[in-house]
Amino acid sequence: MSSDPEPLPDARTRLASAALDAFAAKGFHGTTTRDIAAAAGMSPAALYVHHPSKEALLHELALVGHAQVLALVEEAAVSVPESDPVGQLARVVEDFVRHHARAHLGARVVNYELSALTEDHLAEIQAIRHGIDVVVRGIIERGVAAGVLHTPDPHMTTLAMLSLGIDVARWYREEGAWSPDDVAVHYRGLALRMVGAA
Amino acid sequence: MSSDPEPLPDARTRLASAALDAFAAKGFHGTTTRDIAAAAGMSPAALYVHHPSKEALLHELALVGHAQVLALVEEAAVSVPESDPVGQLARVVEDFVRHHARAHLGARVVNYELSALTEDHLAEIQAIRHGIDVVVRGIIERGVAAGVLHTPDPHMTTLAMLSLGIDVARWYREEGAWSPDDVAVHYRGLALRMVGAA
DNA sequence: TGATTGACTAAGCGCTTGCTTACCATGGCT
DNA sequence: AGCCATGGTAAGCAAGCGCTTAGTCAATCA
Repeated sequence: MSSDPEPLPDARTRLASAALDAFAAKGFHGTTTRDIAAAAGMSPAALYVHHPSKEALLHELALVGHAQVLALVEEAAVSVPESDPVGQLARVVEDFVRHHARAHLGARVVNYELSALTEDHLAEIQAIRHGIDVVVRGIIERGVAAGVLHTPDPHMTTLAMLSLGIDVARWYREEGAWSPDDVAVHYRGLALRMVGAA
Repeated sequence: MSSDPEPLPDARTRLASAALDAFAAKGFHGTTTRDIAAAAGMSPAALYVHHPSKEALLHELALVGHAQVLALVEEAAVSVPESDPVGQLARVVEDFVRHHARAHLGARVVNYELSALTEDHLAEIQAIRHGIDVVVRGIIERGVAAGVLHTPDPHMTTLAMLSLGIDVARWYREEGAWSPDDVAVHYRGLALRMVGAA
């Protein structure tokens, strides 16, 4: 008897990461259960020992991925005092962008395959996305109120800032010249200038 | 006998726009030839009278869509004198963003379904994308040389600027509070501040 | 007028899909 | 020893896939 209430055996993880790679490369509908099973070194039927359906696998990936990003954003925000919105924003953007470069395959699935989810599962994910938006918008709005950030529309600027980070997952390549840190640092500068805080 | 060397009958256009809507909503692999034909009001076989394959349909949409964007960017660039890189950049970003909001369904297909193309067709599209990048990077590099734009890495900044516009196609909704013009104008401001030109 | 052409459809072919069934091997518990 | 839970497989089912075939029909042309 393990102390883990929900044991995550190796095969389950292997299936999930095989699915992540395949979904990122060919999309949810372009990936077959046979692709996933083969990449995890199992027969197609083994997938159903661990996950009830292909969609459930996507849902789990999306849920974990979004939860990670929300946690990352919240941690970045509280790691800098609330009295320093510029510092908070710098930290959030840097960490957000670094994550989307470093984990670009996962981030791709998480951001571009949502339309394959069931209505219920999609709604669950949207709620987490809203949470991320709230944290970032809060920082920007407090910065504007304090006179250290400047934008005519904090709502749209928040969207643009997150958008900039998310899209890194689309274009980032490991073989390229830039490390995740390179991109994160550069984007932090862009973001700060966008709100007149550089 | 028409003067048109290649007559584009109505049905062909209807199929293309039905495909565009379907690909944008459910992705290339999530869309069936029966979906497309039904939306165009025809039998599945009629699709093959006008297009040799489902992939060829995607290729045509991608080609036309990319050509439009390249033309739009080039026209925006030459509509402002070369001696004014700030004005050129403002105009390019504004037009680029407006297009990605206004034609967000088409832009979605054009940017997010490329992996479903054959190798040859993809290479053709990448060449056009490179052309777009060259125009925008040229403006930024000349602006930096002239001392009116500022960025430590014109290459990455160009990428970020295009990325910002492209991602509009992912999140833009007609039902939202913002018109394509609203987004275009706001993003123009963000872009100029990103390169210290506001 | 009769032949030809071009757009279209009903039917369906061969294959692949997501998922299920029936079964098997192993290892820990009583 | 006997049992059964766990995690796996081989085989295959029903449905759906991209695409083809064979043929219809209206407009065009010699």
